[in-house]
Amino acid sequence: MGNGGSAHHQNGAHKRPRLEDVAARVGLSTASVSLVLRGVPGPSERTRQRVLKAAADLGYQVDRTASTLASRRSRLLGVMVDIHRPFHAELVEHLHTAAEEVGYDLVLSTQTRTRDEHTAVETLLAFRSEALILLGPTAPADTLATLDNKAPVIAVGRRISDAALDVVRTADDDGVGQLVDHLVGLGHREIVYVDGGKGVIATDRRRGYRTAMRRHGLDDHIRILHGDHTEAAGERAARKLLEGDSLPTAVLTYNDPSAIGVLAALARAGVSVPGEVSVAGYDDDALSRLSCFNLTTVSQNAEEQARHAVTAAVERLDQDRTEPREVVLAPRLVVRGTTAAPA
Amino acid sequence: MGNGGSAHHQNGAHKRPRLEDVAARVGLSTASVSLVLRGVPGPSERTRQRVLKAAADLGYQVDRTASTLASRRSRLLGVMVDIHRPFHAELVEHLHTAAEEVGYDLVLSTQTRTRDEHTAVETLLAFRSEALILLGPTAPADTLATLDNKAPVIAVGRRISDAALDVVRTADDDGVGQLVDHLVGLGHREIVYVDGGKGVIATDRRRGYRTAMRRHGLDDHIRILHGDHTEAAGERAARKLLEGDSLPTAVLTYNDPSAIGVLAALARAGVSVPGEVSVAGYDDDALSRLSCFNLTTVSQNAEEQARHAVTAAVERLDQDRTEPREVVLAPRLVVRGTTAAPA
DNA sequence: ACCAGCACTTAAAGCGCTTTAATTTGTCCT
DNA sequence: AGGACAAATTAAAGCGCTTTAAGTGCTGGT
Repeated sequence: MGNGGSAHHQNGAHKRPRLEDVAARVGLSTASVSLVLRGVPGPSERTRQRVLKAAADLGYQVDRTASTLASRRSRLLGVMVDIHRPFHAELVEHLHTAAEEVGYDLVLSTQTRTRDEHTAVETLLAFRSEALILLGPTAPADTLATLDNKAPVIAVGRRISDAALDVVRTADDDGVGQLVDHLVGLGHREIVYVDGGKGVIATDRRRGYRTAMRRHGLDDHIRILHGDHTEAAGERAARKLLEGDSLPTAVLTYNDPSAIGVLAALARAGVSVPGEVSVAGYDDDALSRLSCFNLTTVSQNAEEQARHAVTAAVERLDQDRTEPREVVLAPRLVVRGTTAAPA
Repeated sequence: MGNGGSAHHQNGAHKRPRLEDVAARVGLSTASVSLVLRGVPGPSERTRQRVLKAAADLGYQVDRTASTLASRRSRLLGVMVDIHRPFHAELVEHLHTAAEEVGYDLVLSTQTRTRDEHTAVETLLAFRSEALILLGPTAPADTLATLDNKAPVIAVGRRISDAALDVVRTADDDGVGQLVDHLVGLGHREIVYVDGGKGVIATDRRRGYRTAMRRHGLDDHIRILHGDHTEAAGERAARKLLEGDSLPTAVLTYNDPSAIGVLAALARAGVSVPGEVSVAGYDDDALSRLSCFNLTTVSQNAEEQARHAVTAAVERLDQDRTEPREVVLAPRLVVRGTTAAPA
């Protein structure tokens, strides 16, 4: 009971100023003030100045909810991220700048261990996002396709079999291929690959390894060890190699953590890297840059992916594009200290 | 020119259904439908069922912008994060669950290298956040105090000198103290500290080191090396130690990356850890858990901090609390493999 | 029969803004 | 002075929802 509202601002704080307050202050209509504040041509220079001043004086800030409702446009791109993944952080950073350049804002929603993709996306829609940029979605293609009916979906970082969606990703097979080329160029022939399990991405990378090995006529040296996306998997794989009678001259892994597991196991066994064995990962995690690892790896080029994602969204929203587009970028080899010519 | 709007949904997609569409479908007013959908008591059970079914059939989803406007309540907590910091990721995860329990939603806004705190906070306010939960804010106390006039501010993870704000943080001095106690308990006396530079947090940790050393009567062994928050700083500090005539038996650092720098430098010099020297970090980063480091460190207890932050916000918003409150939690020692009794 | 009282339901007034059509003001020409 | 035309301004109608006061039917008591 008691009084009506229960939301109180505090200290001497007043209600937030509205357009009407600004208008009253300069003796104009809310329409004019709205025009000025949005930079729409029309109002005279004098009016413009006075309105801007009044708005600043009052600390006026537009209420997004109201303008969204009135204009039927939120100019909002909904971004689903997994906040635990460092690479997503980088993408978000670039998405922000790319979106700003084209006059859109971002609203972020994260999936976590206790909050699934579905919930995250619902939140984005509740905010009236005009398009959905999904970073590393794991939902099946048809679920994504259904979503696309509510708002254009741009899937980033993952291949989507045959749904009519926009996709922005890097060529994972090519990335592993570049690593193989790099190693072969250094003189390696016995190059093993530690797998990443069963996922679209893992499949592509594995294929990239196979293809590249064949291209170099190293069919007989193709050797794939079981693994997944963890450091532990790398360690297991390395132990298996150490048990064998002879070590390969190079080890490629599905991702950086796995490579670090390999590195750790080799170090414990007293095997020098890159002296005796070269090692490379994938993703260019912050991890791989640590000087104690200094891992050769492949970078996914966050900035370019972010730009393409935003462009795709804008084309859908403002340029009537309706046919889905897939943008496949070339990853970039990052040579650091864990690869060298074989002994 | 052309047709009016430029925002097009695609495929066979229709306009998103409104409350009115649901109402029409069951032959009721929008008022009743709104009541049912919000779980307000009143509507009959029969009505309830029919409305729920109709809403589900149409795929109706409430439009937050409209309900916020109409109800004058967004039930939104604005969270400013630095998306690059893994610890923030953990906090966000727990903030989500804590907020959900009390019927609030979260809107995230990140600061990045190219997007400052101010921008991030403006975004949160534009969404009409009712309270602002700022993770690791760096703005000066009076800036935060001003902000607090617009919406209650809860600063997380940082001590704020004497502004009238809510603060939730862990006792950094106590954390380092726990590490010193742990080491002294193992028999160490020569414990050096690698500093974190000039920041509120670094100051607290340094003080914690000094105080704890004195408490153990080790005033003469207090030794603080210059450093910052990076791995490189740890390496530099360790090299300095290696140049001296005798190594200390233990090294404490401002944070985990710095500790990893120390570890790397010691490893290169052939010094065994924890055999010859014990090392410990601070923050319990994902890094420190990697088996190749297995670093003893201090955990900040993300879950508890998140809960307190949400509670503080709710007290301000729904329970008329106006006096600021500071919640200081005890950090938790995490003993792993880099500390042991001295040789 | 009549009305009190209850359980439901709804009409209507906004929320703070945008947008369109209409109005006012100002300028320049004849 | 009068009118045509452009420039500047604004009235008013929503956007999709919530909320309050006002209904509408019932039931049952008398």
